[in-house]
Amino acid sequence: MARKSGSHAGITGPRVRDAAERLFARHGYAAVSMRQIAAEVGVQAGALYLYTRDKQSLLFDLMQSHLRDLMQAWQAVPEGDGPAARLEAFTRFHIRHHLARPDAVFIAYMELRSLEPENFKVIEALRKRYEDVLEEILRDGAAAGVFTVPDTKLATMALIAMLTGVNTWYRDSGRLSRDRVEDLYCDMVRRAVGA
Amino acid sequence: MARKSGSHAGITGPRVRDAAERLFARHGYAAVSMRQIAAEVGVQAGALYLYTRDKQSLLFDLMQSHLRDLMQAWQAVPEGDGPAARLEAFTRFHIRHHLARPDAVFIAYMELRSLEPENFKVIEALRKRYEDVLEEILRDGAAAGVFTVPDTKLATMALIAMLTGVNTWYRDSGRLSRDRVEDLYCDMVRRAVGA
DNA sequence: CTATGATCTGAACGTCTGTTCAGTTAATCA
DNA sequence: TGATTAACTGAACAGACGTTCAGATCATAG
Repeated sequence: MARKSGSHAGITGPRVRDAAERLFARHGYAAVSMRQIAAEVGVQAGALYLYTRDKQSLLFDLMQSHLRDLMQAWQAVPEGDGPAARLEAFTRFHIRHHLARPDAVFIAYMELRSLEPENFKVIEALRKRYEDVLEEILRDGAAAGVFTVPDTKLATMALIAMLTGVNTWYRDSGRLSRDRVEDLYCDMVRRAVGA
Repeated sequence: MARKSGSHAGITGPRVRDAAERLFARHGYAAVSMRQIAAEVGVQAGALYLYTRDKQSLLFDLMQSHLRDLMQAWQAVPEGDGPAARLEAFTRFHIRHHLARPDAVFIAYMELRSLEPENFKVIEALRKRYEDVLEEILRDGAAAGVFTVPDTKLATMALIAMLTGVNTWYRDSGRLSRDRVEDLYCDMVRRAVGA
């Protein structure tokens, strides 16, 4: 059979990643077959193996690059002045970044159990590093007497869960704009830490 | 082949549900086969069909009875006096109930996408009813001037996400007791709504 | 002691799975 | 023009999937 068009421009690799991300997020890793991903790209299943070693690597690479992007993007955010400003910056960054990449976020949170043990360790460590960012802000704020957090670790987990939850309900077609959502979460976070 | 013991006491049904709940929570619905569930129960795969119509019904029944239990258990909680007391009662109830049934909770939140459309509608409606409980408490509190919540719906989603998140990190072997966790979350929730 | 009915086995079904690979196609380079 | 190489197909592999069912097994009732 002839190919549809003559373009051999080499954009198939990214298209495989995009299709996998979309399908994994929608249906779950285990429920998506390599043939479904291939069909989404417009290619036969065998061709996928030019771009990935196997299905597991596809998942792992998606999660790893998502978490690396997340850390890198955070480090590009100008450091705030004092714990309160840094907490607000983190809150806004987290919501903005998560709303912009809902599929990648969904996968990173839901498909940990689909990772083989070795891969799991890598991803878990990256996740931990991101949570440490918030924990450090809270610890500094508590030490400075700016925040009231009886337990820093618990507060970290509680706030991360609250913020990440925005992805479960926010829709662009909804009632609130992204900026408004950011503002409202900032209010709640500030009050939750007693600042 | 002979059976292991002569007991025909009829406890296989519940054991199928338990095994399915455990395995679905651990590996995900799509990743678990009927043969794995059967092996966990100590039976051949065909025997499962004496207790469930098919795999999908197994998932649906687990989710439905979990959510029904949740609503029923909440209705058994004595109604608090005023919005602040009701919010504390809800917070404590939610955490206690969720920590007691981590597998069922995990499934109810993670496997919505594994439900066929018709089943999804039913489960989604039950979930909505539970969220409405919290939303009503917040609305009443805001109306009475006891809470400061600029947006009731957003606050509902934010608090539910925060509270449910406890299941992702809490371990019995950990640093904090369940009661202590309850207390700390209550503090954060109270402050988050400005009470 | 036989009959009944519930419980379960073991094999079978058609289909789908991830992955490999020899061969085809088309663009690129000398 | 001919050789090279990257991109891709289509078929094949062995095994797993959900589900069905005739027949075996066994506690109990009559």
